[in-house]
Amino acid sequence: MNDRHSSIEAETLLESHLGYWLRLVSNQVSATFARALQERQVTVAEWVALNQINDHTAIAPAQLADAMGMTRGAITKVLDKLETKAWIVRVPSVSDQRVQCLSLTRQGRRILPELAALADANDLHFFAALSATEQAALRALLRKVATAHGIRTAPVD
Amino acid sequence: MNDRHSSIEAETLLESHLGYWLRLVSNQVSATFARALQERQVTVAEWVALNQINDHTAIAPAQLADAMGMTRGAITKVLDKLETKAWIVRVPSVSDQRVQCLSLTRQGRRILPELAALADANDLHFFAALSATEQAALRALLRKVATAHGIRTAPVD
DNA sequence: TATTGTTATACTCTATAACTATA
DNA sequence: TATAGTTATAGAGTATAACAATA
Repeated sequence: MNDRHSSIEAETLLESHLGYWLRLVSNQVSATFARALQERQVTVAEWVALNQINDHTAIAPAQLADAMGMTRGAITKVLDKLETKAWIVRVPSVSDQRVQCLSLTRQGRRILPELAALADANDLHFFAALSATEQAALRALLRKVATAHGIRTAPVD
Repeated sequence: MNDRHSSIEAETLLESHLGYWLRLVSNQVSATFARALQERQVTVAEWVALNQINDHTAIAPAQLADAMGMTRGAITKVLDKLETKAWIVRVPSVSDQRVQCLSLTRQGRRILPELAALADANDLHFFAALSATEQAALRALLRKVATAHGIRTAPVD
């Protein structure tokens, strides 16, 4: 049975697109998380960059830009903010002075789980409406689409 | 079995959040659709507004602003663009001259299905990786989250 | 010359709030 | 006075391209 037209309520042109539902829910979830981060003066871009640096120690800004789907100029500003907060340090590579090795400071490592707790809470809030099985199904479906299209970058918006 | 930790590949802190996967996929799907619209000099906000006006004839800008999760000032600019393209008209309400009744022009009604075709193509491109059953499941899960949280507005980003 | 990262500039989108006109 | 819509202004975030340092 095709869910697309079996509903009793008529579906609008927008609602007929899966991309619409994805954007509708995603934007709400992300916007709420962004507000939670904002209370700590942190942007989503900073949160993602902090994670990438944590996962790939000594990553360079150029690689980070690729990983986040942003330009180098934009990454510079994000790194400036993180450095001002003393959450990261930029150390010139010994093999090539042009390249910087990014790494978390002690403070950066301390703040990461605190911000992760906000992400946990956001997930809990929005997906509590789904059972554990449904959450796993949603995760698997999204992962399948991402894999099929080689989606790896996490554009901030 | 908990999918969250059963994977062989280690999951990063980011990947452990469902919100991350949602944003990852949604941003890619939306960004690709936005580029397709852009080739016709149309923004996502214009596409959504056009649909809302089509679905709710004689809707007023203030209502449209609520429906789209934008301020009235922002809606004015979107309507300016749509009016310049002669896709909509603003007619003062007979009962209250302050209120405007928005409606599509003949050209607006003609362009709508053309833009819908772009949305169809985008959906087809991204969700072809899923079977009809999986697509229906994804739709149902997203709809469930949206309903549980009373998500009705379609913020553009 | 080529590349890394930074900086300068401009652009888009948005919110806030002052403003105009109706009520 | 209050409300609908507009306009003026400012802010955030980004891309582009020129730039300095290093290779």
